[in-house]
This record gives sequence, C-alpha cells and structure tokens, in this order.
Amino acid sequence: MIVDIIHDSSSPLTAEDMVACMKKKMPEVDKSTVYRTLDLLEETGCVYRSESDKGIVFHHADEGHHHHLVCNKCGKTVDVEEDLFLPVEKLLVDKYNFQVNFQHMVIQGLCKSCQ
Amino acid sequence: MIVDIIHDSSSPLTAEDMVACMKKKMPEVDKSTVYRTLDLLEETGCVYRSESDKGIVFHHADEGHHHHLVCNKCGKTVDVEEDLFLPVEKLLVDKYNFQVNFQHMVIQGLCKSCQ
DNA sequence: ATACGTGCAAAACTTTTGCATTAGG
DNA sequence: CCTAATGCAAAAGTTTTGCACGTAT
Repeated sequence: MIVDIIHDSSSPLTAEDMVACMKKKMPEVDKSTVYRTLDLLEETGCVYRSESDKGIVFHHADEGHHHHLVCNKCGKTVDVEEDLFLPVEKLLVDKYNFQVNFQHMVIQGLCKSCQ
Repeated sequence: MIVDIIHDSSSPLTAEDMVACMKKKMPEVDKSTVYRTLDLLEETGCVYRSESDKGIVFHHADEGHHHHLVCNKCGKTVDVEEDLFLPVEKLLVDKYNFQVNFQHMVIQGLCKSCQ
C-alpha cells in the first residue's frame, strides 16, 4: 500500500506525508509501522530515499527512470534517464579526480506550464 | 564566529555540528542562538543552506565557488565552478521544457586519494 | 527608556525504540 | 507453538518559541 501511495503521488513524498496518506486510507495504521515499512522497502530496493527541498523523500524504484524533475509550483514530476549527469561525472573525474555517482536525484525547478 | 567555523571546516556542517563546535569554543553559547544566527546569516546571504547525505548543511557564500565536492571517506571538500551543471540545465530545458537552477550543490563522492 | 541579542526552559516536530499483543505458518 | 508484524507509548533527536534579563544606544 505504501508502494501504491508512492506510485499514485504526483510528487515525491516525505515520511510524514506517507503517514498522513496512510491515516486517510487506513486510520488504524501507526506511524511506526510506516517508518518501519519504508526502511524495509528501501533495504529490499523497492523504493529510494533521497534529499530534496522538502527534506528526505521517497520514490518508487522503477527501472530506467532514475532521476526526478519536480515542479516547484504545481508539484508535477517527470522521470529522467539515468545518464543525465554522465557528462558532469566525467568532468569531475577528469578535472578534479573526484569520483561521483549521481543517483535518484530530485531536481527542483519549473515545468513548462508553470514558467 | 559561526562564519569562521564554516570557513575553517574542511566539510559542510549541519546545524548540530555548529552547535557542537560552538560549545567547544564558547561553552556558554546556547543552541538557540546558533540556530537564530544561522537563519540570520542565511537571510543576509552570508551562508547557504543545502541538502546533503548528512541532512541540511551550511556553506560560506564566497564568490566564484558555488558547488562543493565532499569526499565520503576523508571529508575533504573542493569548491567547484558554478557553471558545472550548465549542460545539464540546457538539456533539461531543451528536452523536457523544465527550468532548473542548480545552486550550491553538495556533491558526495570519493576524492583521488580515497578511491 | 528602548530596542535588541542572549540564555534558559519548554514546546513542537520528526523519527526511533521497547514492549505486549496478535495473526499466520 | 513460534515467528514476525503491529499498535501503542515513551524516548530520542532536532529545531523553534516564549520569556526574562542585561547591554548598548
């Protein structure tokens, strides 16, 4: 059900958001269960945790879509191909000898209709 | 003095880190003062707040250095030119009609000697 | 006198943990 | 039975707020 919530949401949700969603759908579910389930889902690779303006947010772990554009106005999200940052990663290695892996980035910005 | 701490630190610090540093240098300073000062410094543009693995961290706002590479092993940081993400920003506009501004990114990775 | 910055304490908010209960194998 | 998941309550950790006091203008 948590996975459903993540899938249904148009934007990445924080743990607190999840708890609130859960309360609506199943009032008897406790927040500790939500937190524990999120940990579990993350361990098993079903969801990803990453940082955004809202704090720590969770995403589904569908194949082939590994970054998320989030519109700061309407909240709409778009999935983006994983290799978006490859050029940047290469530059950082070449110029700074610095090894980076951009994964599941939450990228805040403005979508076409909100600009 | 908070600005000094930020400058002196080899890696971005969380608010709690600051409080701890402060306690060492001036034990009588209260955490609320640290939090309030950080808010103030951010409003006046002296420091920046951004997200990293550690949570919310603060940086100095020197001109010309706008992203930070942080080594996950040794904690060393390197400042990176602001336009690092320009190609990515352009791609996101062209391909997704999505307007993004990467600012003061904290980029986690491994430095040369820790790889 | 007044306005401001501070320390202190308490509150608020988020996340984690311990424990007793329950449901399923 | 026995294991594992749950609800509940309390604890822990982080950040914010109210208030009274002192200092400098």
